[in-house]
Amino acid sequence: MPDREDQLVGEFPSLPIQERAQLKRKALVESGHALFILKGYDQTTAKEIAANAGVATGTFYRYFSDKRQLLMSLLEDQIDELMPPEPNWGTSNPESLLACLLEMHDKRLNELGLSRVLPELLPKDSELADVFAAARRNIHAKILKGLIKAQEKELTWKDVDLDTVTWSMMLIAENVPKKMEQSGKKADYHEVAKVICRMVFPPEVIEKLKREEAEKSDF
Amino acid sequence: MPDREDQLVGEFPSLPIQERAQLKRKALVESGHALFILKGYDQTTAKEIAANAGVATGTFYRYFSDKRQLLMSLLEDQIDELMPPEPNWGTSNPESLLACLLEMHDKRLNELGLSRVLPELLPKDSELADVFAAARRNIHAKILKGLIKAQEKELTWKDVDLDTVTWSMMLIAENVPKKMEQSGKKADYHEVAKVICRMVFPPEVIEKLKREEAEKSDF
Amino acid sequence: MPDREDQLVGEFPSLPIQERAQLKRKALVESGHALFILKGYDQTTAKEIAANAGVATGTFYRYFSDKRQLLMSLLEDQIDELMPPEPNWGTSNPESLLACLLEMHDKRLNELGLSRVLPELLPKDSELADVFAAARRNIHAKILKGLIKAQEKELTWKDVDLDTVTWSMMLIAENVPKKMEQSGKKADYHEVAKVICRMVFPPEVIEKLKREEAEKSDF
Amino acid sequence: MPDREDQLVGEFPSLPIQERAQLKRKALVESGHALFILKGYDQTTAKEIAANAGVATGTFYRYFSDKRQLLMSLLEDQIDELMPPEPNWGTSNPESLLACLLEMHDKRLNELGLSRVLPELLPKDSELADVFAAARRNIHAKILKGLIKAQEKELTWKDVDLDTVTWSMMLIAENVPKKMEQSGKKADYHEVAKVICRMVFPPEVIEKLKREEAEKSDF
DNA sequence: GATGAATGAGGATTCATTCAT
DNA sequence: CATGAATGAATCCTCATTCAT
Repeated sequence: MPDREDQLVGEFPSLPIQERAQLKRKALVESGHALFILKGYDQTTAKEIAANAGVATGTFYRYFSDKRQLLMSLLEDQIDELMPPEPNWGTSNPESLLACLLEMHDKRLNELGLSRVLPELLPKDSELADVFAAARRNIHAKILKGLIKAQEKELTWKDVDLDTVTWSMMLIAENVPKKMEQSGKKADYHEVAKVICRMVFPPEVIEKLKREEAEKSDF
Repeated sequence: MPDREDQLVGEFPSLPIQERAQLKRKALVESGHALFILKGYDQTTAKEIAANAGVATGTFYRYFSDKRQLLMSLLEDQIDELMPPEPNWGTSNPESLLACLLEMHDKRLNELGLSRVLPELLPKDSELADVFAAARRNIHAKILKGLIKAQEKELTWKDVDLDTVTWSMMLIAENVPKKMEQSGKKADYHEVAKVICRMVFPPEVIEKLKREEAEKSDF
Repeated sequence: MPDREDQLVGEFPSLPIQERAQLKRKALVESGHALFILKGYDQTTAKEIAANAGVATGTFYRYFSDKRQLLMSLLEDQIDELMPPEPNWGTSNPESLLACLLEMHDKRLNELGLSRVLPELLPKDSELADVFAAARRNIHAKILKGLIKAQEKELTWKDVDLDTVTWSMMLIAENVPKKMEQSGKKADYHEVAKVICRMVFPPEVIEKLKREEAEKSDF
Repeated sequence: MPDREDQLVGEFPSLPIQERAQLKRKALVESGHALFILKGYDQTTAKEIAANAGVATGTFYRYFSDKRQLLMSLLEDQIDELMPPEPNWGTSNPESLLACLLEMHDKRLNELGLSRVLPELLPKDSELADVFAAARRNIHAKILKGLIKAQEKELTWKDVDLDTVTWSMMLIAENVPKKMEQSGKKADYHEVAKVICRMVFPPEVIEKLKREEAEKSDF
């Protein structure tokens, strides 16, 4: 530890006070995050979160009014991240586009890890459930809008219900991470994307879009 | 029991003792079922279950070693029902077939209602999670087998990953009830079936199968 | 089971179930009573009350929703007892009458012992304070009525404010027990009664009433 | 203090350090005083007292070893003030004298306001209780002495127990503020004084003393 | 001295489970 | 077998007090 020579003397390295408080808060948030994912929300006590963060029980309550608030602060920043992305069709190879979006989304979810706690919470916490339902409706609307545009350009199947397609897409996108986990395999985003595209586009459209993209990149 | 001779006179024989016990057990199971669905597993106390079943708290523990066991006995019978059915492709209009299967499956799930408690439980109870994963793998295998057969008959897309398709189908099938709930609409099973079929079959196959079925019923 | 001879063998003496529950409740009430008086309300924990009553903590909560409820049930029966009695003037030696009433009242208070907790509680518990204020107003009104009647019969001082007299009487009556405690002396009820009578009656009235009573008992 | 030369330049000398400390102490005392009266002793936290005094929590403990000590320092100066005054009989209209003393006493109590916290504290804090009992005995002795002198001058009732009278007087004097509060009325000190005088002096003495005073002021 | 973040013991309450009747 | 009272471990949260800065 060469750069730490100063430590040999005996001073207090300690950060500015504000920063230290933020560190502690962060430690608690991370401890909570980890434990919620590891053991579930209910199974995690405030005492444990504090201990795991290396602070006393009471300290937990300096930073959060209760366990739920810690959870909320975890979710708040992340609720949008939890939602699947809204692709913009018709300008590129839809399979690659989707695969790419799925992978990004998946990575985000993995970083958060909270999708694992949500199922436990939504049934108990109607306020949270409402927030989620709203976010979901929102993203649903956006995706659907994109599909309708695509339909107007005659890109999609003519006879499928786009609402149902939207729902299926979201469902699949949200669950890709779980699939990966279970199957152990990684990186079949492209296979998933292909399957989703079959729900949306007739094969000839997919072909056409792929061809166009290939031509573009030929330049 | 000499002092009980009087029983011969004034009492209804009621049910054979065995049967009465089974009635109580059943009452408990149903009470637990209802309350778990209504309030969630954790939020339901053994006392409530017993009270709601019209028996004493202690009686609960005569029939079940603990709350978890009651849950297990609820799930045991039902775990297979929770799984989507495995259609047999190639012999009929796949959309109608799927729509029909989805509806049946949905109805079964509705009767059970337990799909609502599962998310709460799976993260906490790894044993249960394992059982579920196994069941899911099982049904996955069956569906996949069916799809592979269909692929051999050149019914399916040639270039999609059937494993991924299987997974998507299960996912959608499992979530149809939730969709209905949220959207409020009923009975768009057929739309869902149509979308699923797009994932599996090229349009010409669907056409062909539909035509064949129409001809069959012409006879 | 003719006359409980069987009890000689190895029986459970135990009371009828109802009665036992009542015993337990009573034990808790008494334990709470004792501890409240001994250590004050706030200083007494539910756990202590339970332990002191020989039951588990949880048992406390079977019988009372919380500590306050136990207190309330202590007070409810007793709030009337806490109030000084309303004498009926003009028909007997007022000093003896008062002395007697004071002694009775004092004895009742001693049995309850709760007057010691009240000062701690009234400032914190406005509901309780209201109940008490009402009870006090009630008894004040009764005593005052008695004094007004006496005044109409020209028994009392003509120039004192009977409301003030009433208040003073109540105050003294309520505090006699404390006085006894502190001074260590017992049984100066009669002295206190004499002093109170000076507040109410002119000396000639007292003389007259004493004389009348003496004559009565002469018969 | 060599490194503090800079202080000579840019800082207000503000107050001498000693004095500043005393200001802080005073702020704490006043904050405690106000909050104890407002919310009661137990219901007031050290943190609140500090915040309300505009200092940090820790500062509280520089000036007081604990919450109790702050209370004590509040009471110490005031315990004598809490006690009713000892009138000097025989030289003036006793009713006016008493009324005046009562009013003064009442005002002092109002300024202190602590009489409201005492009931909460005395049961918990036997040391405090002892101090109070001592103070009370002290004032009791003084008042009693005055009454005995008056008795020797044949001013008082001959047949009442002066100890009891003393006690009654103190009791009433201590509770006048509460009476005022409850009744809403103000300034019936004179009525209370009249009633007290009835306990002490026969009517003819009161008349005589009043007359004498009237003559005095005739000059 | 002053600060206020940190501590952790302690009190209220709940509920799965046992057990005497 | 049934009962439901009893148990007590476990959780949440508060607040007097300490201590590093």
